[in-house]
Amino acid sequence: MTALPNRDRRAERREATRLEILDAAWQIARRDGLAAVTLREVGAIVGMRPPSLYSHFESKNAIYDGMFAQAWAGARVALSKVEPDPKQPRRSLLVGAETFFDFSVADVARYQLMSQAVLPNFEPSPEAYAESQGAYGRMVALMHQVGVRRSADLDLWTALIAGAISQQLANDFGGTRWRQQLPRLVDMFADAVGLPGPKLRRTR
Amino acid sequence: MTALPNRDRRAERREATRLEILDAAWQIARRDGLAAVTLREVGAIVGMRPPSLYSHFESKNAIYDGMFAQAWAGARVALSKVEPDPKQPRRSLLVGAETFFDFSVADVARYQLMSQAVLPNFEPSPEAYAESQGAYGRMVALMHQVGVRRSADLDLWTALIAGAISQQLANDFGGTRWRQQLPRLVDMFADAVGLPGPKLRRTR
DNA sequence: GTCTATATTCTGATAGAC
DNA sequence: GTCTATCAGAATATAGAC
Repeated sequence: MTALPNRDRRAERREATRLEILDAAWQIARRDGLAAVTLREVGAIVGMRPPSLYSHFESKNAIYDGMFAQAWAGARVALSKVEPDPKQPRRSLLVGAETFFDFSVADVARYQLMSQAVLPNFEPSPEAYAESQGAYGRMVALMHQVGVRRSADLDLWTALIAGAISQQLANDFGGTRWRQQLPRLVDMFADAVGLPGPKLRRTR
Repeated sequence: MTALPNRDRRAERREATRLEILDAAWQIARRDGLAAVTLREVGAIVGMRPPSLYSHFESKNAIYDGMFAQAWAGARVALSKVEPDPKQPRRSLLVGAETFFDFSVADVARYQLMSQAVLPNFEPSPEAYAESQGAYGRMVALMHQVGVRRSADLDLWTALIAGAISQQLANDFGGTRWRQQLPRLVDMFADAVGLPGPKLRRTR
């Protein structure tokens, strides 16, 4: 009787290569934009000829798909680190907002892949889309714990955060002009949905 | 003595061709995305061989530049039609918000060119950038007339509108899920900056 | 101002040897 | 699983005739 090994070294190696390829694609995307990712350059970075990449991804869009899933998985992890305190709903909202804001502006290409349709031919697979839903679910859970439950209120919240991020990236890239408005946005939102607690900032 | 003609028919014809080319580029951008615009296809639409386009635009980016200027000129015109009533500041803000929101979601490609960096190699010329500043100036003038003057308040306002547009395009394309939140956004904003007037919507 | 011809380079993807 | 060879095509841009 031969004991089966409890680790599949071949599968591990394969997965490591997949991650290397995705990492190379991220490098290019961060440097020259999402659309600049080419199999040629990905291959050059990982030390492969372009056709060899097809042993690991069935198409270029499959690479984008893997990146999409990674991006939202990262957002979910970041949001999971936020520990809301129901006794301090406004503080908790601010921490959640800052967490997602900082995660987003840290990598424009990643944010564009996650939330903007900059790649006309790309649509996430069901598996990748599920990752985005997982991250959204984390955010919803966080909001529930501080007392925000109505879906219209959640929509309002996502719009506030998306707007701050969008403006920061478009009109003050690398700065803090909109990031520093987050406490005010949280107060506005908290007042609008009836959350208790002291204001984070003085009124005017 | 020979009277000079008071119309330069040649210049008019030239300008008309320029507009035809830009129009063709818009058609492609709307159908397949901004990055899908190629000289080949633009030429096919206007009935020219690709090299002939260089008689009217010095490069492909010059075409994007013309589109950028047109887009912001259109936004300025749309905003100019808004007539704010200082006695009804909230109503006025709502009309302004709806105007820019509708203009934006009516053409995703146009919005991406105006406000998102989806073309890595494109940067607007000073002339085109001035168009965007003109539209922003119209918005600022509108806000001034209803009593919003602090620059931090203007930043807050642009973030709210950008957020609603961004979410509408990303998560409910073609729908009204975020558009119908505009009255609430206006109330939130008006309360935060101390504008008088009755709420547009009941509180909850 | 438009054309033909061409330069140069790049693209994603497939076939088949090793 | 990686390679070479290749496909089939597209890209922007320039030169020079008409």
